[in-house]
Amino acid sequence: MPGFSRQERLKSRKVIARLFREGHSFMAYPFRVVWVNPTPGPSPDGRGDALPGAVRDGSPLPSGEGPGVGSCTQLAISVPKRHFRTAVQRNRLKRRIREAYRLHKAGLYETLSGGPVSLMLMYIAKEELPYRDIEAGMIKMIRKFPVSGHINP
RNA sequence: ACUACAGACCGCUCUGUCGCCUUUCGGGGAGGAAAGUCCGGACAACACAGAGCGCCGCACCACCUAACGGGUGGAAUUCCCGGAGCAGUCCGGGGAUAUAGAGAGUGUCACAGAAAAUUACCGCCACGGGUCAAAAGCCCGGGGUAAGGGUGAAAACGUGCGGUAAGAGCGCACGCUGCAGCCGGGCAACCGGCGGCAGGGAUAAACCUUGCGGGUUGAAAUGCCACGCACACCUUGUUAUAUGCGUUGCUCGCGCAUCAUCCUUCGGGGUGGCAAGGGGGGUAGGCAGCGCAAAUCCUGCCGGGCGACCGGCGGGAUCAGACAAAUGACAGAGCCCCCGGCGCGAGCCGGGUGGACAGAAUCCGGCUUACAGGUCUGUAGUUUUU
RNA sequence: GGUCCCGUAGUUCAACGGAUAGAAUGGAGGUUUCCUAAACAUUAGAUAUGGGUUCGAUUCCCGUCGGGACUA
Repeated sequence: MPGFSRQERLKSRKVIARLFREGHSFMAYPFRVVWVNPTPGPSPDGRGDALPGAVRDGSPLPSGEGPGVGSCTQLAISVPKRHFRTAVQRNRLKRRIREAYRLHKAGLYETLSGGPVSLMLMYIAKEELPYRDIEAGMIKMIRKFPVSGHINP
């Protein structure tokens, strides 16, 4: 059942900040992909957190029931206001991207056999592309995802 | 029937497969503007001892409304169109108006012009002096004068007659404008009439004056829970006609708070506590507020009002509630529109990355702005038929 | 969500409500040079937009459009 529920959305401000600070990125038109391992490794300044992200807030995620790749892989979508002025355009693009991810995320899980990731898709095309192009870009992104890199960031 | 304008309204529909948010597990899930955030409220927190100054907003009148800078109706001014008339003007229709005050004061009015507010350059006029014996003319002087001149956006009521040395509302007639009075109409703004007085520009979307209104801050308000760090540091005050806080711009006034101990040369100083400020540190999660019945929405009948709207008796509906932010994606069919072809025509066939503007964020009432296509009503024009 | 501010040449800034909107720099072509640079003179180029007040608006007022700042 290819759904896209609330647990699969990247909402933590901390993780997003870490994504931009130490994440890896590559291009897969019309997307720029930024990704990082969600459980933080040894940080350069050596003050690594003892707690993983599971006990972050009052309502912990039910991640203990299975360490599957799909359970902790979270996605955030960004469409810049610079190119799309009205909220209707941005919402429509985000919905199309989300739909494409929902239908093709099984392929991503097969690629990510080593562990989950947190990733953000940034829409960088200047025009409003139809769903077919966005779907093609999504497939290209999953094919280009660096499999070996995410184990040892 | 078509076209144009104005006003009001609608704002594509259905099915299937995958999904999203919410839920009391039945169900429910964007708009006329959800937008801009331009006004006004509800609601919430704090304050409530006032006075003065300041600041902000509004500005013809009446009414509607919870309130408004909104709406309705009217008045005045002004513009446009049509008609009548020789003309002054009158009648009808439509539009615009931040429409209190420029007889309270201050400022500004470039260029041009003599002069831009008590104006004398040219001109006109009498008088005195000179030139001369005298007059005219010319020159000089101090005056009178706003009729004539050109300039300018704007030049000190208009026309005519009288009057005068020349002139001037100086006087008169008619007219225009303003002011106060009386009479009549109107709730009022205002209008009409009568006789009286006055005739010194524009600008208040320049300062300002007058009248009225405004306590301040706004859902990131506010209350609660959880997690986490650091009172460790600095400054000021702590016996008083002082300091701090509040009164939410300022001043006065008012209210509240100001503890203990040690030393002392009696001026004060030290220590702890407290209060305020600075700096630094931590967290940026959850719940309520948040759509629970209300200035609610739809509708039937009756009544009042020119109208905005209001009142009464009924019926029905209230079921979006996200928070890196749901309400979608794809496919098919229909509807409407555009283009091409066929047909006298109703219509048929084919094509169209044709179906706008645009996405709730506490909630309402307005305003403004954007908008494909369509519907209805009214006005004007053209054509056809009767 | 709320509060507030700003739009002038390509860029950075000027301009009591008053003539043809000024300066620096950048652009273009020219002189000079064997060629550049520098220097010299020349030239083009703008009040975000739509209304209103006024004799006259970059300036004052209102509405749009665009940009920015602050606010737990």
